[in-house]
Amino acid sequence: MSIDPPGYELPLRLFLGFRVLIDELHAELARQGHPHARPMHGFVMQAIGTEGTTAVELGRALGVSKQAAGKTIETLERLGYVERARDSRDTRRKIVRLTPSGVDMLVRSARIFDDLRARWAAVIGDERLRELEADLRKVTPQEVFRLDVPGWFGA
Amino acid sequence: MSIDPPGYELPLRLFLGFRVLIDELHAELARQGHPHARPMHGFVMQAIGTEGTTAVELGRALGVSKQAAGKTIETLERLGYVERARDSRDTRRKIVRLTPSGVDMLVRSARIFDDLRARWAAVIGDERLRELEADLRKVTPQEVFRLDVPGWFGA
DNA sequence: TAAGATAGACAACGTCGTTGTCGGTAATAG
DNA sequence: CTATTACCGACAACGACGTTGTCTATCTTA
Repeated sequence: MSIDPPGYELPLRLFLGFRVLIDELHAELARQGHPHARPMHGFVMQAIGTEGTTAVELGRALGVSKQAAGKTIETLERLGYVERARDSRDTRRKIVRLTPSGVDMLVRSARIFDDLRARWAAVIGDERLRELEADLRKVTPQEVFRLDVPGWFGA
Repeated sequence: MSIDPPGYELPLRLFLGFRVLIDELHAELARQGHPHARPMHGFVMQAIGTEGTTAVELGRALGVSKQAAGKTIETLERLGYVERARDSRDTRRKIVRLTPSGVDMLVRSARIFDDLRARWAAVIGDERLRELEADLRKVTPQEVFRLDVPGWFGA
C-alpha cells in the first residue's frame, strides 16, 4: 500500500504539465517563424475555424464577453493571423477569417503538439499516456473551449 | 492498436483538469468563509511559508519580478491574509508573514484538495490516479516552489 | 411602420504581469 | 573611515486580458 500524496499536488502537476507543453510549443513556434504567437492565440484561432466567425459568436464559443473577443481579434489582426470583412448580407456583422499565416501557425502547432506528445510517450510509455488521457477525459467537461484565464498562460 | 489522439488534446485536458479542481476549490472556499480568495493566492501564500519572506525573495521563488510579487502581497494584505513588518536587523526589508486568516485559508484549501482528489479516485480508481500523478511527476519539473512545508499545509 | 434585438465600437475600470527609476540602507573595497 | 557598489521597496507607465456599461447602426418582428 503506497501512501497517497497530498491533494494539492494534483492541480499543481496538471498545471505544470500544461505549462511545460505550452512553453515548449511556443519556443518551437518562435523557431519556426512565429515569434509573436502567444499561448491563447492558438486556442482562439482554433475556435475561429475555417468557416470564419464574428466577435459575438467567438465570445460565446469561448465563454467570454463579446468585447473581450473583439480585443483578441484586434490583436490577432495586428499580428496578421486573421482578417475582417463586412458581411454583405448583414452589414452589421464583420466576419473574421484566418489568413494563410494563421493557418500555417495552426498547422505547425498541431505538428509540434504531436511531437511533444511523442516525447511524453517515450518517457512514461504509450499505454500509460493513453490511460492518462482517458482518465482526464473522465474528470473534465466535454465542452472543450473555456478560456477565461488571466495570467496563467504566462509569457 | 488504438489510434493515438491528436497531440493538442493533452495540454487541453491538463488545463481543464486544473481548472476543474481550482474552480471547485474556490466555490467551496467561498462557502467556508473565504469568498475573496483567488486562484493564485493559495500558491503565493504557500510560497510565503511559515517563516515569512520578502517581496524580492517571493518574486524569485515564483519566477516573477519583485514588483509583481509586491503587488500580490499588497492584495493579500488588503484581504487580511498576510501582514508586513520591518526587519529590525535590515531596515530595508519588510518581512511578509501569514495571518491566522491566511493560515486558515491554506488549511481549508488542503482539506478541500484532499476531498477533490478522493472524488477523482472514485471516478477513475485509486491505482489509476496514483499512476497519473506518478507519470506527471516524470514529465514536469520537480520542486517548482517549496513544497517542503508539511506542518501547516498537510493534513 | 414602430418597437425590439443584435453587431460592433468605445470608454472606464480591475487584475496580473512587465521595465524603468529612485531614495534609502547595507555591505564592501580602498 | 569613507566611497562605491549592491540591494530593498516604492512609484510610474505600460501591455495583455478580462469585465460592465453605453452608444449607433442595422436587421427582425409584431
